[in-house]
Amino acid sequence: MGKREAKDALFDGFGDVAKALANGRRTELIDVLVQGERHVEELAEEIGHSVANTSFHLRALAAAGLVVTRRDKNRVYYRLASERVGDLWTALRDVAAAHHAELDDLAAAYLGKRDQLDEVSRTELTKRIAAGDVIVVDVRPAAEYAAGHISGARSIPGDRLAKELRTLPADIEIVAYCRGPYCVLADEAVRLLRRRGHTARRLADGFPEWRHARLPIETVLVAERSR
Amino acid sequence: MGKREAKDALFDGFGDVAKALANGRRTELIDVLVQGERHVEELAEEIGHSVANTSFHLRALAAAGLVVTRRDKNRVYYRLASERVGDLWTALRDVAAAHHAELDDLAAAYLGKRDQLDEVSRTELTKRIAAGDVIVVDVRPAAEYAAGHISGARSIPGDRLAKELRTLPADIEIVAYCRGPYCVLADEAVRLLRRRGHTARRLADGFPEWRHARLPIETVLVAERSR
DNA sequence: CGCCTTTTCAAAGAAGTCCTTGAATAGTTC
DNA sequence: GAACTATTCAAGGACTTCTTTGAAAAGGCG
Repeated sequence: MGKREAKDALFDGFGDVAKALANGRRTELIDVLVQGERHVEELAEEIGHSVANTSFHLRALAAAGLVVTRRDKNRVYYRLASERVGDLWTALRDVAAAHHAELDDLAAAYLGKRDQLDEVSRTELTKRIAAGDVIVVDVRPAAEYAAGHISGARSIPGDRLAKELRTLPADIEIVAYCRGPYCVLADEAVRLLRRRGHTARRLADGFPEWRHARLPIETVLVAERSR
Repeated sequence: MGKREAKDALFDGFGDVAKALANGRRTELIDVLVQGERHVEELAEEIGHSVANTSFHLRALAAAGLVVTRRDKNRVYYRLASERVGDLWTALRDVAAAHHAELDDLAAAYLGKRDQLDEVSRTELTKRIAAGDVIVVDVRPAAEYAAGHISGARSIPGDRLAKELRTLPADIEIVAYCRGPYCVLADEAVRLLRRRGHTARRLADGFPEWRHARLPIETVLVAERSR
């Protein structure tokens, strides 16, 4: 093989990995998998497509080395191949957001209008937690909270928030967080809390970014999960 | 627009940015542009394709917001839209290398066999520079050296190395570096230096990684360049 | 074993990508 | 303005991608 052919093949290889991310359904899948492993049917539900098509896209991601599988009974669980894949996803998302103003409009259409003032940065939240004058609420599904969450956060999945509202004190600010900057759960929680008279804001991004910044996290004990 | 449509459109947008990188010729272009801006004809030469096809790929990168242009006389210069794009490229390259063993074989076919022992890490080089027992040689073209290089490095473009060999002391180790881990220039320089009796190794990656790590760099004065 | 659930595969049509060729455009220089 | 240079555009044909549909495979459970 000549040098030119070898170089072309090498860079084609890099291109093939990008090709795995070059589809909206596959970026949605990666965005879900950053939160932890899922089986095919759950993922199909998340992206709103058939199981067959979801499996097709997952095979493409696996062929590119971005995800790996684990079988448990007759379910197949997919997860990211490594933390690096999450970093790649973050880099892609940030470049897209930085250079495409129109994505902000799409995000607004999906997430609803989001006031900059409603957001708390990671650094601000770190200080507020240290000062102890804030309640941090994780509004993701319980399984994601169990797999890892911000230290000291309380788990109240979005669909249970209305019921558990009265267990939250009215005189302390509440900060809600979820899967990341393009996740609606925290926005919905903040809107509900405000309607009920609470002071509430959302964390600007989500748990994966918090973990990536090496800020304090906790995991629910494995012993508790496997029971 | 419904929520599902808006979410799909948003993630399609992320996918479109990945699509811009989903081609071997375009990844080669990005890899060159990380070193600094180039005009179309130079880029066509680098990737070994026609000017028309190179222009076609550059338009695709520009449409995705990854590169921007500048006109000077009747040349059009392309450069990365921001440093973030370089980070995205690095993340993609690293994920591909981490999860695809066969890329190592392709890299070996392109670069020639590279012994792990021949490489110096950034941290090791930093120490050796501080100790002053090493000569650092930048073997990239002069224009790239001028645009930015490792502090204290000497510029000897690959094609001039043979001539300038005798100006290098024989009793001090030489560390050569170039564009990055997938660049042949430093490998070729090390092989030549060793054949002539020098002790020589290459920096494991290249200048962009050094800069990204915020290690000391220098630029040739603008006044000198514009003369 | 037979039947169930879950996942993967295969075929097919519509749509999109890549490279080549040749022409059009934009800007410079004389 | 004419001649020139550098870049972009348009049309084409070979090839690949995406989704749907229906069937096949792999493993668990009564």
